[in-house]
Amino acid sequence: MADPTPDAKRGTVDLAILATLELQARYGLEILEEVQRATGGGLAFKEGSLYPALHRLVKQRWVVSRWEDSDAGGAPRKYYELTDDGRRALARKREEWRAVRDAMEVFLFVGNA
Amino acid sequence: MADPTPDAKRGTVDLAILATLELQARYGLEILEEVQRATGGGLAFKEGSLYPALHRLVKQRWVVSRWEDSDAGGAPRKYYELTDDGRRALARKREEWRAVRDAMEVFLFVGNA
DNA sequence: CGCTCTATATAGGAACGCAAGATACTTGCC
DNA sequence: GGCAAGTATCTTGCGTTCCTATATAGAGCG
Repeated sequence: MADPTPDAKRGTVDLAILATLELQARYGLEILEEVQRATGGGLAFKEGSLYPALHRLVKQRWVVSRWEDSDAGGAPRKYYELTDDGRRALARKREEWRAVRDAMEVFLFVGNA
Repeated sequence: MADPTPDAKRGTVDLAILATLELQARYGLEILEEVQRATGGGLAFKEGSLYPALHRLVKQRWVVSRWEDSDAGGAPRKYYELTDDGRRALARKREEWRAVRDAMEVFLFVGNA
């Protein structure tokens, strides 16, 4: 049981991944670093969440992947890139998140429910 | 498949329930109505999500329940009430949500990732 | 009694996120 | 060559959440 995932974090992975791929293709671990950097450590997830999520996104054709050799020496990297469908999905998920965020605001202050 | 639950909605149920119980005890269906009213329909969930969630909360001793006859005639109602632990959990979950919300803000605007 | 409204409850299934471990390629050093 | 260390992808097994659909039951009414 140890340290269960905070409920609030649920459902944030796909949007975070898609957003980090918006301006450039990235490989797996690079996405993790980028999410951590962009949120100042406020959001972070691990490989065990990342790779299943990426495979999900590929299956839905929101991203495509290609192998590429590492610049810096080391294991080859698999770069992930947004498709047009992926960009549409990203826009949709942004709106979804905005709507939920706005609705939840009501519950953040004492007595507003 | 039809209309899958938006990812963004995940993890919002417990906080919504706890918040609606903050100022007064309520019974099951009343909680649903209250969540819908408070969010202007922006958040809503069904009995199949509500009752398992309530039982979870009881098990954690964040709420307690008691039966009461219906005023309006009809089936008896089970009222749920926050415990002190429940109030602490509510405060904690509010902070969790705030932190995730703030972190996710980064991903809502083009190029901010 | 049968019907409807209100209300609580559960079973079954799908999806998510995590910890832990498995696999594999590259470099550097002996 | 052999071997460890570093980088990177991927899989397995588990627990949790949420939903659809269904079951159960009391109260009032004709």
